Amino acid sequence: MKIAEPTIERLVQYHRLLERLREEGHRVVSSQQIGELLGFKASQVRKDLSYFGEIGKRGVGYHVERLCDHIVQILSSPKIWRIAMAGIGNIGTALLSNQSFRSPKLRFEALFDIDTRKIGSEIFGVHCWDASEIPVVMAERKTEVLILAVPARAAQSCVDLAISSGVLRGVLALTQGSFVVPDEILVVRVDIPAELEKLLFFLKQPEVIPG
Amino acid sequence: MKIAEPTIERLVQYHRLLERLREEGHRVVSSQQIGELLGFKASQVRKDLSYFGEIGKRGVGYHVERLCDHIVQILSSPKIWRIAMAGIGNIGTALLSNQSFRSPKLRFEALFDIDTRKIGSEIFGVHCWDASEIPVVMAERKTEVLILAVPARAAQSCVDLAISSGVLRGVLALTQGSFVVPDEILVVRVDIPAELEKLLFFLKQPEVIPG
DNA sequence: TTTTGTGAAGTTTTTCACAGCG
DNA sequence: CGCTGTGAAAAACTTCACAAAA
Repeated sequence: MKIAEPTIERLVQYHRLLERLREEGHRVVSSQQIGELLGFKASQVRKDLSYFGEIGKRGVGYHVERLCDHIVQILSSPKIWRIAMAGIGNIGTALLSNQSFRSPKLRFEALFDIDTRKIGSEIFGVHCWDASEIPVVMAERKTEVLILAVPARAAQSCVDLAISSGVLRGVLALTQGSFVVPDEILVVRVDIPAELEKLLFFLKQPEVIPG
Repeated sequence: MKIAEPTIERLVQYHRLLERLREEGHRVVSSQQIGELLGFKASQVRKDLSYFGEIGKRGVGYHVERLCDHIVQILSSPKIWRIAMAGIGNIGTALLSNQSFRSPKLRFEALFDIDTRKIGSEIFGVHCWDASEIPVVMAERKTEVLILAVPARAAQSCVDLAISSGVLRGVLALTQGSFVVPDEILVVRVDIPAELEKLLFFLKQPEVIPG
């Protein structure tokens, strides 16, 4: 079945919330409560969860532990993802040190930069190569995923190198630079300055309050 | 007129692209070209731009400089935004050092943390206070915007402090923690680990390739 | 001829409203 | 009775297709 992109995004949020509720000792939770805690409508929560089978109990709600495990099933894949990161600046480093990225499901295989002080060193236990080595090292290590945290003007050339490795399948782009990829490469963009601009735009328009 | 959220997000991208094209000496650009460079359909580009008046020339395209200035008009507000940031860890520091945040339109008025080594110091030229001072300092400095980069479990209490200042209008949330706010507070969330999970979900499903 | 601007059509996503089950 | 699961309706967003302008 076809699952919508926004649903998957919310599923990650449900997962986090359920882990918290589990730790706090909650046994059951209603779609109403989930919605209030995360800022979604209860009907939205129910619709999202219903895509994956009947998991709740009518008249009662959802069993926290069961639902949590169920969502893990949906989101996780059996394989361990081999990941490369290009651009080990402030943002790259911040991510590497982030708890969420230290998961057994993710294996950082290689870092790339053009700063000679970083090249050859180990950063958070991962070796850093010169960016020109991207095709060889990514191919060797079969890293299907690239996290791109390079300056805007380096984005396209970096992606081109990664594509030429022949193993790239997805890119998480934290760079502000735009770039073109073949259709079969999946790209997810995260653009923090753009999100701030969006927030400020809607703040200056007192009448327009989106979703 | 009502402008959609996705349109504003793309407007920021158009703006960046146009600045690049301007620097590179391009005089005109078509919706087709913009679309190819940013990965949108040409009709999408035209529709977005048409919301703000007839700015292109039929048979020719858009005058790069004129369009760029026009978009700046739409996005920018006459005021300078007073911004506070809570949680001066790796991500917070990465943002403060980011070029996009060093704009004359943005004024970082205050930083907040609970680390005694940071409290009382100046970080990138901005004073850091103890998080308990959020209500007083934000009120004093009339900071309408809060960038929230604290650990998940501190998110709600931090936001509550900011709301109690009485001046908060919008939050850019980089934290993974969820929190509840009154309707009149605008929240934009950026969740990098969630975006990575989404990417991996769609990568494991070879048949489902979203938008 | 080329490319915009835009109603109308199409698609996706959210919300409603209520049947159905515990 | 309370809360889920879900078709159907509504809203939001994107794409089409073509008239109109340069």
